[in-house]
Amino acid sequence: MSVLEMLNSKQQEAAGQIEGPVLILAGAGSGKTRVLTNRTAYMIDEAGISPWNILAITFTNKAAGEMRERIDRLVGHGSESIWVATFHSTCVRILRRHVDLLGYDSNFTIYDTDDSKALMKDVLKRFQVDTKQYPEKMFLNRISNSKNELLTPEDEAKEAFGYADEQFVKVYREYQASLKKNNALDFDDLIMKTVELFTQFPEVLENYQNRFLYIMVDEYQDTNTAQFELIRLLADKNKNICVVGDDDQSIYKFRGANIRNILDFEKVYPNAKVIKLEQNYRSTQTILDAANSVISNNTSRKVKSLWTERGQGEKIRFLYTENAYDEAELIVDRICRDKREGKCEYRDNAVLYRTNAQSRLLEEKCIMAGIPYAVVGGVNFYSRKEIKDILAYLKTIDNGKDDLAVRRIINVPKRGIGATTIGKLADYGAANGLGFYECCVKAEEILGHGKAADKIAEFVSLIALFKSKLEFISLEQLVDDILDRTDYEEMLNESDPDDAAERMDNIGELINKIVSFEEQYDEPTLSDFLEEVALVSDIDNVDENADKVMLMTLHSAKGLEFPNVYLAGMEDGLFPGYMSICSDDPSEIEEERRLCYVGITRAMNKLIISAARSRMIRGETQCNAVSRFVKEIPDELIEGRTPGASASRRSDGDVSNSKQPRPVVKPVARPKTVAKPFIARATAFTDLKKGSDIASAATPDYGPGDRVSHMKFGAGTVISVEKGARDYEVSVDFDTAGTKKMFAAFAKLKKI
DNA sequence: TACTGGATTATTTTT
DNA sequence: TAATCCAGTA
Repeated sequence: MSVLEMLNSKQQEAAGQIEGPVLILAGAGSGKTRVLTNRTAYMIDEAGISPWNILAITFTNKAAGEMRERIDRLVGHGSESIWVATFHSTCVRILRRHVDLLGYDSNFTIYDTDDSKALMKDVLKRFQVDTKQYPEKMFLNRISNSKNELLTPEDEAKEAFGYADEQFVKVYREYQASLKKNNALDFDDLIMKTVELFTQFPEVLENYQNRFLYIMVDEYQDTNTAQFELIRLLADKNKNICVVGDDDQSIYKFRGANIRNILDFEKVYPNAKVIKLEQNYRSTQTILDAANSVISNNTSRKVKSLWTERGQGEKIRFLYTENAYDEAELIVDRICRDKREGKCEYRDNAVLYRTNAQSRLLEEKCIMAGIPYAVVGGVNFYSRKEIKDILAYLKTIDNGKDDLAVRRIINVPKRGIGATTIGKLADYGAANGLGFYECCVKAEEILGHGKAADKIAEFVSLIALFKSKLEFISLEQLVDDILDRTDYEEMLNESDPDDAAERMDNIGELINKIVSFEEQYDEPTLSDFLEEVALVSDIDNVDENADKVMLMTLHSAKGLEFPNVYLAGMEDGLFPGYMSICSDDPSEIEEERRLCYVGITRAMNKLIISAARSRMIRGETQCNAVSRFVKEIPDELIEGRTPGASASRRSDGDVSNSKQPRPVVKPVARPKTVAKPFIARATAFTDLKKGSDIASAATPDYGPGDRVSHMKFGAGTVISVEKGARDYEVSVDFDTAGTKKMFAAFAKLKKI
């Protein structure tokens, strides 16, 4: 049987068209992954195309993994040589081979958002920019936008107008220079540098064009300009490009996604074959009608209308409660009831919300009701402090070239190495073109004899010890060793006993990942592990099989489906968000509406929409109107929408909440951040005022055994006086207050 | 050098 | 509310 026979006629058309440009407009739940996988199988098994010539690009590792698995099942052999990967890992693979052409070392590190932030902080400090007024986030956002649009600092310089723009260009340039010095690329660089590579070295591009004869891109509506260009270049020679997406599910504009990529596909490829998949295999007709009706309020979209053979199904249920506590309780109660009545398993339920902060109440109520749940997203696993610490150790051991990693752990757990010492080493490194770790190695030369240099030397030998062991022990043992020798657990216990256990659990989870990584590969190296880890996200790790209620944001829910979906917090100001309501750009509301469409279409059988009359947002209680999106659902599809919650339906069926007390959308005059001129005294480096500091640490006139008095602790006996990096550290055994350690300059001890 | 508390400030985030 | 950041203090 042909793999095409498993598809409906539209799907067949899409899967069977393998030559030339193809745009598949795949509505939610229309089986696009099925089309992509069967298409690939068809290419290999029936059209005789070599798997080696196929490239399939997705956005998440999870999607890539699923796709490969499904292709494997369809194709007997050879599927392993298909290149199925995310945009970012595709680019990493290419860059590892050719990045030297761009002046980077092939073992570059990948900076995540936190790393970028830390780096930006450094840059801004050097330029003496007031981060209160111009937070690093603002620069990073703007740089990210530039990179997504493939604009280099030089391109931006040409466009720059006015002081603020010039400052931005300066910061952008310096940020790039710092990245390069650290031999690091941030996420956006991965794409942009690959495009740069391809444009500057056509022979490299051609090499890949000859390999990737057939290209497929999933979630095409979420591509940004850089990704679009990457694909365009790769497909330029053969034009066998098939993109799949749904413009109605474009919800990442704020991250640079350009909805025009999908809307204008036919302009870029005039002979493109366009196929719409509108038959939905997921939801009931009621749910689809609601989704259709909400999304039809958007202009500029490719008109689609989802339909199903599944039948009408249940009406959508609207729940309106007094406050957010009641809302959470009501949702949890309903899930409990359904489960008790045997109507569902926990895993059949998902609660979706607009902001991560909303998960808290739901979690609390779940705990109270004793039902298992999993929160997806929020703080990314790999951005937890303890995980970052361990990874920083691993990065330092791996190559020590990542200054940020070294600086992160040089005093974690505390080893008495302070900001002054670190600053001196970093300054020396900057002045002499050395990496931070190299400076640590020659600390004594830089700092001179003393306690500070000794402490650094201790740290360096610790790292050296780990390095020397690296080739003899497994990564798992290495992490155990790190934990052991640094007394990491002890540090956690001391700093916060309450959550130490949870943090250790997380580290345990990291070790699990290491173990499974080591099992997966024949020769697992530390570098490979660090690379893999740099490119995974939270959603990649959701386990659908665990019997848990899923709590997540609407964004995280894209691509997933659940029998019962709860859309919580459907209030104007929360969803659509306050920012988009106030914006004078109507496309912002449209993006929120698409998000709503995504939410609705996650539901297979039952959709429950809820709102609260008042809720606490950022520490103050707000009363907001029911979301305008709820009102866009026709009456006949929804029940319980009249205000007054559980009361029976009102005669007029009006949705506009006449009873509601002041639908206050907070009239806070939060001024839009408009580019303002900078106030920066922009001299690159502050002069180092070394002399004065040392003078302040005068030798105390007391020594061990002397009696001294302290203004607060009274009389005591000096135990020891030690010279620190900056000041003398004095231990005193006070008669009444016990033993205290303090600094001579602060303690103002008087000899008696 | 290290800790604390007071001020500050908040969407969404596939990599 | 809650998390994070920095200045002041010992």
